[in-house]
Amino acid sequence: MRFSALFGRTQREVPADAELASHQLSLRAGLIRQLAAGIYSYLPLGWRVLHKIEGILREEMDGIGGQEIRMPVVQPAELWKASGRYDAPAPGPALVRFQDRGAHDMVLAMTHEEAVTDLARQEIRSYRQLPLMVYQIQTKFRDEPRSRGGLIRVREFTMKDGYSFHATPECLDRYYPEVYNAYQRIFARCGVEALPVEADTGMMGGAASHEFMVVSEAGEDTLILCPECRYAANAETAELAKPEGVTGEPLPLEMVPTPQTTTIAALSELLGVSPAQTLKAVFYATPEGKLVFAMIRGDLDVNEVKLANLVGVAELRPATDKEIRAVGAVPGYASPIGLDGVHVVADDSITSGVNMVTGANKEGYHWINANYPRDFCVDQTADIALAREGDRCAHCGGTLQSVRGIEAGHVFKLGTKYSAAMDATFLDQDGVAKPLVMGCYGIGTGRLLSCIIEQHHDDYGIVWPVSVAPFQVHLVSIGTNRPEIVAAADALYARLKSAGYDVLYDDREESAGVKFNDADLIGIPVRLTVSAKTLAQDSVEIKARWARDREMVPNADLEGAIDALLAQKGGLAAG
RNA sequence: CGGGGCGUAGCGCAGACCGGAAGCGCGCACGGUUCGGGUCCGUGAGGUCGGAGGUUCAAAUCCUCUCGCCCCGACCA
Repeated sequence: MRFSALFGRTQREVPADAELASHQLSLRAGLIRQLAAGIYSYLPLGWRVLHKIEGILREEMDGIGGQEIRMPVVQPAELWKASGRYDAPAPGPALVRFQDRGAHDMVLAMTHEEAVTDLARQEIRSYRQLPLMVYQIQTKFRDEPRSRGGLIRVREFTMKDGYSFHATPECLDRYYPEVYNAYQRIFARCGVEALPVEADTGMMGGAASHEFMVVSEAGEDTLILCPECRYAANAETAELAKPEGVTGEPLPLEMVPTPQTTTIAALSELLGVSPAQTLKAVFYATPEGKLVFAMIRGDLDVNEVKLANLVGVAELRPATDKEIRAVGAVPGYASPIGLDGVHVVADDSITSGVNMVTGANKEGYHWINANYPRDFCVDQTADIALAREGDRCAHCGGTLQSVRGIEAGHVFKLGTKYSAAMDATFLDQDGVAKPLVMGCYGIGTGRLLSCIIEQHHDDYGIVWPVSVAPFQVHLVSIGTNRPEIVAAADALYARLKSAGYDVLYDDREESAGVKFNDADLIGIPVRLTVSAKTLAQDSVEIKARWARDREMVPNADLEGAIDALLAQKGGLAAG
C-alpha cells in the first residue's frame, strides 16, 4: 500500500474528546472515525488490525473444534419473548426494538443465545451429535446508557461469540477449560496480558463464568486479587474472609440516646465501640419497587451484585427515605428489631459478634447489646459482603489487592437456561428428551484492539505486536526530489511485496520528520528507510518500532534482517 | 437516567462578561525553497458560528426551547 493513496489521514493534534491513550491514538493514527456516540467506522488501518485479530480468533476457535457460522443481527422479537429476555428488566432498553413494515416486532441482536438455541433445536436431535461448538464474528447492537473511551465501550461492536452444546453438565465442565485455555492463547497471541477472574453471570444467567480482564487504569471493573494464592475475582463476586466479631457474655438489650449519629463512624466514636460491634442497615428497592433490607456488620460493606443475585432480581437501587419510612424504619436509625413485614437479608457476619449496636427505628436512639437471634430475626443469611483492598483472602488469608480492569472476554457455563426456555432438546441414550446443556464464550474485537493499544504504546504512538500489526513493514523514502532515491525506494517496495511482505510505503513528498513521526504514530513493527545515505552504502536502514537504535543492513541481507525483527516479537515471517 | 462540561473552517482553539466587518495555529490547494525527526517564504480556497424561536436599528455574543458530543456515576464484550 502506498501511503499517498491510503484512505484516512493521520492527525497531529489530539482530538479534544479523547482521553484514553488508545482512543487518542486510534483517532490520530487513522484507525477509526466516529459517526455517533458509541458508533464508529473503521478506516483501512484499523480494519486491517481487526482482520488480524479475527484471524487469531478463528484459528483458536477452530483449534478447539469450533465451526464458524453466521447469524442475523435483525431478529424477530418472538425469540426474545421465548427466552424471557424481551420483557425482563435485565437487558431492558439496551435491546433495540422496532417493527418491520408488516408491523412485526423485531429486535437488534445484542448477543445471539436466542438465535443459536433456535438453530440448535432445529439441527440437534441426538446425543450422538454432541458435544458441538459453533461460533461467529458478528455485529452486536446494545443501546448502552453510556458509551466511553473510544472503542472501549460502544453501542455497535463486533464480537466473536461461541456457543457449545452438551448432553450433560459434566461434559460442559470438561469442555469449558478448553475454551478457557484457548482464550488464554488468544490474548497471549494478541500481545495482551489478560487476567482470568471469577465473575458474575449478569443478564446472561448460568452457573459459572470467568472474565478475561486486561489490567488498566482505564478499566471499568474492580478486580480483587490475592498475591499469595492467586485468587482473582471481579469485585462484584469476590469472596473475603470476614474478621471475627467481638466476643463476650450477652448483656441485656438496652436503648441509648444517640442524637445526630447516623453513620457507623460517628456511632462507634460516640459509644466507644469498634465498627465490628455495630450493625449496618442498608435499604434497596427492586425494579418492582419492593423494599429489601440488607443488614451487615458495621466494619463491612454490602455488595449489591451478591445481594441482587440472592434476592433474584436483575438490579437493585438505593431505596428512598420515603420507602424506608413506609415500612416503619428510620433512615440512620434502622434495624430489624421491632420491624414486621420487611424482607431482611443479612450478611453471615452478623452471626459473629455479641452485644451489637443497632438502630432503634426511633430518631436519635440506638439499641446496644443486641444479639442475634435472641433480639431479632432475619429472613435470609448469606454472604453479601463486598471484598475490598486490604481485606483477607477467603482461601489463604493473604491480603487482598484491588486493581482496575477492562473486560476483554467472558466465558459462561449457561446450563439449560435457554434450551429449557426455548425447548431445545435432544434424545439421550435412553431415548429421553433432555434440554441441551450450553456454554457461551465472547470476545469483543474492537475492545480487544483498544486493549492492545493501551498496553502497547509510547509517547510517540502505537507499538503494534507483530501478530496484529496492520502491516509488517513501513518503508520510508527520504529525498523524494531525487529520482534515484524514488527509483530505489520503488524498487525495494516491489521487491518486498513480491517476497510476500505486507508493506506500507510512504512515498509522499514530505520531509523526513513528517514521515518518521507518522511511522511512529502508526506503529508498524519494522521501519525501513531509503535515502541518499543508504544508497551510498548499498544498504537500507532498519529499525524496530520498539527499539531505539537503527541499523544499516546491506541490501542483500535485508529479508533476513526483517525476519529476525518480526520473529523477535513472535510474528510470522513472510511466505 | 442523575451530576458536570462542550458545540465557531478537516483538527486544535480565540472572539462571548461588555451586542457593532468572523479570527489564529495546524492541515488543505498552487508556486517557489529545503531534503535524516512535524523545513521556510508567498498566494489561495474553505465557516448557515449545532438547530429553531425571541429581544434589538444590529446577535457567534443576550433570552427561551431543542439537537448533538464528551466526562463522572448506575449496566456490559
